[in-house]
Amino acid sequence: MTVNQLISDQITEAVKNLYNQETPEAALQLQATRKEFEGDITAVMFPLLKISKLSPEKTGEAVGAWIKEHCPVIESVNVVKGFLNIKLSPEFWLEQLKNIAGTGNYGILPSSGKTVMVEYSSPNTNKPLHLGHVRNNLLGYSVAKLLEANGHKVIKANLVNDRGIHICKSMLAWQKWGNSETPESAGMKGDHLVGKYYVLFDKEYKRQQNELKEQGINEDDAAKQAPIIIEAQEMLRKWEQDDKEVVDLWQTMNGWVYKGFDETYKQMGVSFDKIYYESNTYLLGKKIVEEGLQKGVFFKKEDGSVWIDLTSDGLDQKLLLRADGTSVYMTQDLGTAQQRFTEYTLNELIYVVGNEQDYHFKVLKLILKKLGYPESEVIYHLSYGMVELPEGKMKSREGTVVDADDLIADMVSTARETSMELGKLEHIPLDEQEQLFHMLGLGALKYFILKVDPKKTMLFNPQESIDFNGNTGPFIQYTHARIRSVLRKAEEQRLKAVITSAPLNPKEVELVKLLNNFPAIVQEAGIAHSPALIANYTYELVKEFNQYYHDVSVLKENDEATRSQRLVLLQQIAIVVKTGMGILGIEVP
RNA sequence: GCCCCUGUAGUUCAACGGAUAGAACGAAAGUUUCCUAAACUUUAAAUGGCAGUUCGAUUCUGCCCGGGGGUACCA
Repeated sequence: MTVNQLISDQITEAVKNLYNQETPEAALQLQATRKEFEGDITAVMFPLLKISKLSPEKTGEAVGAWIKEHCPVIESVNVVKGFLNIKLSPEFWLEQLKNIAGTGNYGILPSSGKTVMVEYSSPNTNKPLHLGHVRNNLLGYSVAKLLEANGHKVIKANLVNDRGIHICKSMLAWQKWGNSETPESAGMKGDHLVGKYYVLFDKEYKRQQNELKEQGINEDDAAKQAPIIIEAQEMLRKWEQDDKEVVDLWQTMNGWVYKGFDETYKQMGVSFDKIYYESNTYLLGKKIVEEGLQKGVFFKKEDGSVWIDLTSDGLDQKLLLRADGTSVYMTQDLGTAQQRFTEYTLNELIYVVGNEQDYHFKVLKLILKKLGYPESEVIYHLSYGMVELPEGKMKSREGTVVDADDLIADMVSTARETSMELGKLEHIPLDEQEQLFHMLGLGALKYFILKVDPKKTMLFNPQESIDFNGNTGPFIQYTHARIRSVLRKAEEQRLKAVITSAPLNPKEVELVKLLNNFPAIVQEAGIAHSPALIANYTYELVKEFNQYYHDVSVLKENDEATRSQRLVLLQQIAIVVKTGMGILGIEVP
């Protein structure tokens, strides 16, 4: 039984006996007692006033006295204004620690029997990944881990955007100016090479548009008439007609990009269970459009384009099929959603996609609902905010994009420099050192991004992200390493780690409270889809540990009962920190 | 224009409608009992504005101001 349940039951009983009434669930408001007051858990009395018909203080005193008398583990109670502070006995907390230590996989919730798909990453194959993708990937992977910790079966999916006009742009540029360059011959990662040609295309496209504008053609027409864009569109048509030459080139260049992406994913430590390619799925939605037309949910305009009118739902009209019969983004998403519902029985389908697409997902869900798919209910758009830089927004045109590979390399080399300066690694072999720098650099990056509430726009300051002090990944990694080091020494000295009946001091009670609360945090974070809760909890635990460890002895503690009990506490802290960081996708040393 | 998100110390982030709004970085002052001082202690410093609901509002509602995003044949 959790602490909250225990106290809730006690208060319900007290109200029943004192006032002969049932307590509504909403009236049971419990919170951790603030540090400046005496107690472990606090019940808010205001909601009970209607039942007690007494002042907040009197109610608190009456309820407090009753539960104190009837519940042996309650050591003391006190009332401050409308707050009933309850202190549980050290023996109770010792019992909790015993339970925690006796639970294998502490913090991992039992199987829920639910299956959840998390779609994330979903890159375009025409340029390398950048900082925005990094937030997406880290968030998606971490949410998947979080849901696994909640006992769900998770399918991590990636829908690769491997077709369309943007792909043809880099292909065309490579044909024109590539001179048969390959990643090997250029000594470049494949995604970077393809990205280079995408930029070259864009340059030439702009030049041609300007030329046309100088001839007095207006902007819109110039964008449509530039010869190079017409050529690219021609290439897309050939691709759709399965033209061998175009398809071969497409396969070759996409192959380069995939290889590059795989490397970046590996560096980031993210992975997928299922990869969908848009080239296989882009036609799927058309049947749904037919179906919608027959049901009268959609309508066709004179030019042949298909629409849905959502004005009665407070939204606009939305295009579903172009006049020339080709599909748009929404068409494909309808198709892939339906395909997934057929393939799997999903309790939840989570799309990790930026908040600039909030409207798109609102519409997607609504359309599926109007078409009569009950599965529309399981769609959840995990919308995250943009990542901004100190100098403002990232703009590819202005060259202010932070490349994912460069960023990772920078983080690792900063970890290397910082560690070298501290000079404590002489005894470690070089390859292990490199592994450690990678772990620390990535830890800093992941923690920096994941500790922020996903829905908020965040500022990424490269300087600050590689800070290894304070509320950062390396600080937590470091603390974990210190705990492990103590435990290792204890083992060398053959010190026992067992629960004894030695009394817990107040700091130890604080730590046990935090440990005790961990499963509830995992559950709450799972419901909110927010790794940030785990990050902040883990930091709090580590900070509390540091304060504790500064004041007490463990290895040098003479009393054997106290010492072996403290070692158990340390073991459990290490386990929870490791589990918490694991949910964030961060390794610990 | 319309729709959505957002506004908290100098800065980056916290706070189920709950008590005196927490941390970290930066600034100022200090600390070697075991562990890797990448630590610990102390000080100064904040809810954009005006109303409303409430016993109680950073949190909910309305308006204003500021920031970001979307807005019908891009994905």
